[in-house]
Parts: sequence; structure tokens; C-alpha cells
Amino acid sequence: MNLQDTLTTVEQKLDITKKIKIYLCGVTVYDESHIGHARTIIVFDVLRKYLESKKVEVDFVQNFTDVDDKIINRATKQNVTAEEISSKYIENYFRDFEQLNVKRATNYPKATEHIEDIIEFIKKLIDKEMAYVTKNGVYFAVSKFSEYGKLSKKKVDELQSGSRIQIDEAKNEPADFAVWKFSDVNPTWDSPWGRGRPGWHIECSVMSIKYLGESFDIHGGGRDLIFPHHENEIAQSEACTNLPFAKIWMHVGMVTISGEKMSKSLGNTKSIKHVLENWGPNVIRLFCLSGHYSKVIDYSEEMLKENLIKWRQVETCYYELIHAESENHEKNTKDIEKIGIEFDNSLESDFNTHLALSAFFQLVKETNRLAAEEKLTKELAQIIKKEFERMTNILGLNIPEMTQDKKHEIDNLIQNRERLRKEKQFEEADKIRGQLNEMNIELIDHKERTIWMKKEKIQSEK
RNA sequence: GGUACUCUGGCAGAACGGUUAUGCGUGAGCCUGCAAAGCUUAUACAAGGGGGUUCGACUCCCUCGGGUACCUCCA
Repeated sequence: MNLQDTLTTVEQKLDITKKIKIYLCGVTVYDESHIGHARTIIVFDVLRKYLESKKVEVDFVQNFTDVDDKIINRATKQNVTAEEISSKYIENYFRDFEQLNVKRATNYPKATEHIEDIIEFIKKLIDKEMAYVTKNGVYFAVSKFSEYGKLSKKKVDELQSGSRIQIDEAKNEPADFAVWKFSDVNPTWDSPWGRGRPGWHIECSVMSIKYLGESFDIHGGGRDLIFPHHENEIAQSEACTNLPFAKIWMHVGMVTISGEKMSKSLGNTKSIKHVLENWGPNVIRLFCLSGHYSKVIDYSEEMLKENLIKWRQVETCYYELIHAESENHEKNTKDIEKIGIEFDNSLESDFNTHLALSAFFQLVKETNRLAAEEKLTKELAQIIKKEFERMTNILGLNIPEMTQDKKHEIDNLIQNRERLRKEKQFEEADKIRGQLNEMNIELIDHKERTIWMKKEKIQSEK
């Protein structure tokens, strides 16, 4: 498998004959997760599911940053503890991503549970004279790490220091960043240098190394993390271990809305909760995978609608497969195996989910065509279904199951309708169809028989 | 100002320097009791502008321009 690496700017080969270790920078838990977070996490979810489908063992670690100014500010505003804020949004995070059918990471380490490790790490940096203590905290000395800027391709002296934040006069260099901040506003911990809390960045270095080792396979996150977050992580980690930190840096493009980045600071976010209510998990997943992961995708009603139409095709395909019983068969069916290979090749080549989806839709369309023409035999359906399920599992698409009782009820209604149709009592027959529609059951009348499908309920259709 | 990414038809999005991608949408027709699903077919000045290299450029080079992101809050 090849993946574009942000650091070297070329595609790097990922050796999938061995266990793969992935660290994904998760969220800072101070607010609802939005569709931008969903995209990054879904991309990695599919990557992981693909690898696992190839019997590759994957260690997938995703952190929660649960100590941070934004959390503290929010806690102060709401007159609660920082811990209450972070635990609330961690809960919400799991609520959202469970619904999005995202598999749980191997581990979700939290910054606050690794303070000892962080202190040990900082000690090493100070011993190596890579960090120094000031009246405000402990700072990493960027000038001591000659490769600083290699990920974001920035030159230290070109950084416009203080363009957005105030320059801290106590630092040696404006580019130096805090690994420990002195503070008496809770949460705080004792450290050899004074009471305070860890700086942003350090927790990811510490926790990734702790759980995945000093050098691991893939480190990822949103593009907006390249600088300063990942740049600083590399500096700290490599200064500490003298080893290359991550083999491949994989960054997921932003989700824009009306061409503008979706972000909490701009206040134009679409929360996952909100989008789930309107479109459901499968449409969101299709949308998030519709473009190459490295590129920007624009959130719009139109795009979601297009993906809803596609999702309907997938649902149709599934129900055609489980109801298939045609006696006829067509000789010139598309090569199922070939489609499967195309799907895999697309993912192997810099994880092109868009192309993988087009392979998947080839399968869907071919199935629906055969079914409409009454040429889908049980045997063929079984072969296709196996491939269909392999792909939907990797993509994380999920067709909700129906209870056996419901199925009987539907079958009975359909039989009644069939009888009425034969008797040309169309008004009565249509009434039954309407009744089933109310239950989100859609009927497909083939030449010889009628099959049903359960449509996922999606609000925005109206 | 610097850096990275990016610019292909109404929208989304591909292609070893040489062929109509494809999907969605839209129009027409077929199928159907009607719908839905499906099928057939049609539809698109397609390449941000301008140069260059080449027999030939979406693809390589130069240049100008647009967009997005980052330049110490961000997935």
C-alpha cells in the first residue's frame, strides 16, 4: 500500500505484512464534534478496516486532549470543573461516532491520565538541554532542533511570530513553545519545576510513544494540525529519542462550508449530531469518502442529496440480493472479482476512496440491473453479496436489520396487495403500498414478483 | 508577505504525452395498472489565462491569475 507522506512529500510504501501502528490526533473535548472531525475520523476508520480486512493487525490509538485553555475557559464560564466539561464531550463523542459506525480505537489515552509520563518526558528534554525553564513554564528550544520546520516546510526565521498571539517575553526565542505551563487555575499538577499543566503538543508525543513505540507507522490528523501541532510533536519526540518519529504523516483535508473552512472559531460548524438527524450515518460516510482524503470537500445540501440518492441505490442492491431467486441467468455479467480488485487497488494507491466507491457502485448498479431484468439467480446473488458485504464492511456502511415479526407482517401485506392487483383492485392495492410506505418500506415490483426494502429514515428528504 | 495544497462539463471526480472516462443531474423513450426500481439513448464550448517543449499536452516547463489552508486556538 502506498500513502502520500506529508514529510517527504512523496508516496511511501506501507509494509502491510507486519502489524501496523497508527496514531490519530483526536479532538480537544470542549464542544460538540462536527462534520470536519467526522471526516478525518471516518477516513482513518476506513483505512483501519481495510487493513484489518486484509488480516493486518492494527494498533490504532486516538487521543483525547482533555487539558487545554479552551476547556478551562468554558468550565470557568459555566462555573463547572474542567473535568466535567471534558467528560461530557467525551461522552458526546462516543455517542456520535458510535452512530457513525466508527470502530472503537484500540486505546483512547487522555492527557490528564499521563501527567507522570509527561513529566518524565520533559525531564529528558531538559537533561538534553532541549528545553529550559522560565518564570512562565518550561519551553522547548526550537533553535536546538536543527530540523525544525521540516514537516510544514517553514523556516523558523520566516515565521511571523506574534501575528496571532502575544509574544511571551520570557522565552528565549519567539518560536519556542511551552511543554509545561505554570498555573494555579485548576486543573494543575505538581512538577519538579512548579505547579501547572502540560502544554499542547506534549501529550501526543508522550502518549504515542508510550503506546506505539518511539517509531511507528502512521501519524495522522487534519491538515490544520501540520503546524504547529505536528511540527512540534516531531521536534519534541525526535529530540528526545533521536529516532524518526512516524514513518508516514497522513493529513486529511478540511471540510469547507460555502467554500470556507468549517471551524469552531468561525462558528460555521455543522455538528455531527445535527447532520446525523438530517441525513443519517451512511449518507455522511459516503459524503466524507467521496473525495480524495487529502483534498478539501465542500459541505452542501446538494452534495448530501447526491449521496442520499447513492445510498438508496445501495439499499436497493442489498434487498435485491437477499430476495434474489431468478431462474434465468445472464452470461455476460460483469466480472465481480475484477470489481473487487479494482476496489482494493484504489485503496492501495494512496487510499483513493473516491475510486474505491466507484468500483463499489459498479457492483451496485450491475446488481440492480440484473435484478430489474430478472436475471439475478440465487447463486450469483450469493457471490455478489459476499463481495458487497466485504466492501460495505470496509466502508462502514450499515443496513439496519429487521425483526422476523416485521418481516412476516410485510410479507402478508404484500401478498394481500398482490391478490388485489390480480383482481385489478388497484385503489385498494395502492392503499397497502401507502401503508407500507408509512413504515418506510418501499416495494419494488418485478415482472413476476414484488420485493420490499426497508429505507433508512432520512429527514431531509422532505 | 511566506509556505503547502488546489483549479477538468450544471455539480462531483478520473486517466502511462496520443482513445468518448465515469457518477449525479437534466431531456426523450422503454418497462409498469400507476408509481418506485431498473433499462436504453441523448445532453456537456470540459480543461483558470497566456506562453513554451513536442509530430501531438489535461498530463512536462515557464509565467500570470483564482481558491483553500497554515504562519503558535483548530480535525
